[in-house]
Amino acid sequence: MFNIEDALNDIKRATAEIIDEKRLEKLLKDYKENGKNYFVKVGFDPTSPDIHLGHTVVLQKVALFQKYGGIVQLLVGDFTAMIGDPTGKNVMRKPLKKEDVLKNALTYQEQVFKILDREKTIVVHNSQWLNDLGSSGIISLCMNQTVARMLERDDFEKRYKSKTPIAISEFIYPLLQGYDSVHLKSDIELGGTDQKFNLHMGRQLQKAYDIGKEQVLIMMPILEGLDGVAKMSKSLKNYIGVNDSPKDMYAKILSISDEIMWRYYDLLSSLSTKEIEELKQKVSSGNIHPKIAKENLALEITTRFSSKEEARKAKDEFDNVFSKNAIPNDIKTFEVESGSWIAKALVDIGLENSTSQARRDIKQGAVKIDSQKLQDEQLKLTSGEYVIQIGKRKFAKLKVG
RNA sequence: GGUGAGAUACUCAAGUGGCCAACGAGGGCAGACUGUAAAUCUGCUGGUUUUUACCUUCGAAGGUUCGAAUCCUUCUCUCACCA
Repeated sequence: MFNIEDALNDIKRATAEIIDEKRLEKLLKDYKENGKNYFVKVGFDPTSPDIHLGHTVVLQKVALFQKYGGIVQLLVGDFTAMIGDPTGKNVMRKPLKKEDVLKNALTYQEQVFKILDREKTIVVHNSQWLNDLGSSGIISLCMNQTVARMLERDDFEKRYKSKTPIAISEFIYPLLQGYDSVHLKSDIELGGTDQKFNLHMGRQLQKAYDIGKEQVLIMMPILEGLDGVAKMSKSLKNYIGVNDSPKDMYAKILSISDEIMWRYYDLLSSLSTKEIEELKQKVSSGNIHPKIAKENLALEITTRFSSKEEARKAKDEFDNVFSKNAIPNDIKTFEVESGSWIAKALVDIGLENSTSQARRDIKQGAVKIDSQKLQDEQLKLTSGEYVIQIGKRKFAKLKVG
């Protein structure tokens, strides 16, 4: 059996905020002593089909609860997605089509179960009960909150002050999300810090509807991207997608800075807090090279989203290419005509964007043919097979014939 | 609705008739050094094999001029103050 104190430490690690720690402790105790399970709710809006590591921070924490008696309620917001959560964006969001929402939801689940234990998870769709709520149900739900309270929400306040339109339906969104917690009788709900307002709503509504419990709220911070500064996001291109190839994923993780590595450990690793502390100490005392620590992290995460063998393979490949300066095994082959101008050929096979760029790279010595630096930017290719390399990571095999 | 300010490359931001493919900073890419870390130094950062040249670009469309990012006209959008 587990030790409550250790469990609490692991749960609290890297959280941004926990509301009602006392109840949290009680839930754990109740499980340990009486084997009583409890519900952990995590919701997602199936608005975009694929997720990156930033999204998995919350899931990682949710998965931890499954070790300690938590039954996860994986809530697919198929109903609420059609309204659109106003979070972050200062414009009214376009509602999504039903088919897209369902399709996205399926993709999500596939990815989510790489982290969560399927046996201890219940998947629910909120259209199941929200569809039946009806007008009177919605109105009585609305009676629980005031406009002033709604405007406390940072995002709404800003928009109201700046006179950016707020649709009434957007007010309803948090209410519905909160109502989900009433219906599901959740004991704990997790979400990002940006969900603070919505999470609170669930707690308040549970009280208002008198279901006999108020959920514990756990908010997780937003994960920084590869640059270590801005939050991980697709549009900034600093993300690691859970569907990235093992090779890419491994390489991307290894490229993060040493500092941010610990952040990733805290937020993404399945290691216990104790183990991470030990590792930190060994690194700072010089017993373990920081690169080894980073390799282990990269292996752990890559394994999670593919398999042990594939992660291993990614590492070997990486070591080969970058530590020993070898050529990767699985590079693509392209065919070009004999006599082609090198710069043009590089553009044709997609290694460069323009011949101007290719010429610049050649001039700077970034282009290698068969591991030899290319000097002559006017080079015409003669028949044969060559391995072309640009910079450290772009490779191609060229068949000239 | 009224008045004023503005729109320049990935972002910020100089440039107010020719020296402008457009200063500078950030970011990005590449080279050296390394652990594809950080820090540092260096180069590049519109396109085209006419490469000390040519072509396209400074919100959009017209115009003035030998010549326009720069001047004029109209339009579109953004911001600030007032109502």
